Amino acid sequence: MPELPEVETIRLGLRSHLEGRRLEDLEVFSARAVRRVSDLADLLSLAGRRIDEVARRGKFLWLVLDGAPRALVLHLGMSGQLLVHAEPPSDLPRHTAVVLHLDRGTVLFVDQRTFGHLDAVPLVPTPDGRPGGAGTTRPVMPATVAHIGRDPLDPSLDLPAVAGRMHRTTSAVKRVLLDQRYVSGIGNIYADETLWHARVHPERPAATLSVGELEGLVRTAGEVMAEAVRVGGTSFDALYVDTMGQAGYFARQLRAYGRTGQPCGRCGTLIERHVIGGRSSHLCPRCQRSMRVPSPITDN
DNA sequence: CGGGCCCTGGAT
DNA sequence: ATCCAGGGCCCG
Repeated sequence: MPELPEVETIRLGLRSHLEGRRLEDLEVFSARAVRRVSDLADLLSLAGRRIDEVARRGKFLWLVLDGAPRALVLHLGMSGQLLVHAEPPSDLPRHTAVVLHLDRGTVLFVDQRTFGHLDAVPLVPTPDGRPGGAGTTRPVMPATVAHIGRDPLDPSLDLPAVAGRMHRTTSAVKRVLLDQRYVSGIGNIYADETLWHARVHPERPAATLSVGELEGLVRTAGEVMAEAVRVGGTSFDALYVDTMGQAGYFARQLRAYGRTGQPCGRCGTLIERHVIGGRSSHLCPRCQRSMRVPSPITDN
């Protein structure tokens, strides 16, 4: 469920509670949550290390541990939560998958739909020698994150190069925005929001947009997601909450996602829901009829 | 490349 | 009973 703004909100919460703390112990309750770990011993061997950094690229989080060759990678999937408690709770919430015991405090990984996971992953160099993501100064990233691109909020993102690669695919532009290999962090909500702001139809082949237009689209995605981070992400039910269990406020600023049948904020035409590639897309059939050059988020 | 699948639970 | 949900991977 969480996209970049929700994961970033969680990262900021984790950072304030975890950096400098020691990971005393891990308790694993769900085999699925660690299914990618080739050796459970690798994960358990992280116990005892100090947490130096809480890093993120796209929707992936990782903890950089003092002197450890592996990072603790966390992905929340569709429904994962990371909840920080001062003391271990006397009874664990339903779907608690993993508990991290710190020298001060406890982190619960709770995951109803079990698409999330934790993993102990070796750190590998970034090809461009720049920091691996938000929250780290080191030019490394977990090997399992290396296949995804930098995200729109990453100052090291090579925007012209990414837009150039997007321009070389005939796939629908929404699918390209969702493809984490180009630019990471965008999910179904923010893809729909980005396309609404840019007035681009989701099924338009990416190759029919110019490189400059695609750059504008990625910039727009960054603007929308930065604003969402500012207000703590999007919550429409209890599933997305920050590390303190609090909801975010971006739902009230959504212009397309989940607004089927409600008037477009620009032209009043009713927002439609289309099923594209098995997932729903929300769009204004008038504003997003054809191509218009991406406009700033302030254009409404 | 699109399509199906991995899950649980809430809404209709 | 059926559909839907914020992700990602693997398949053909």
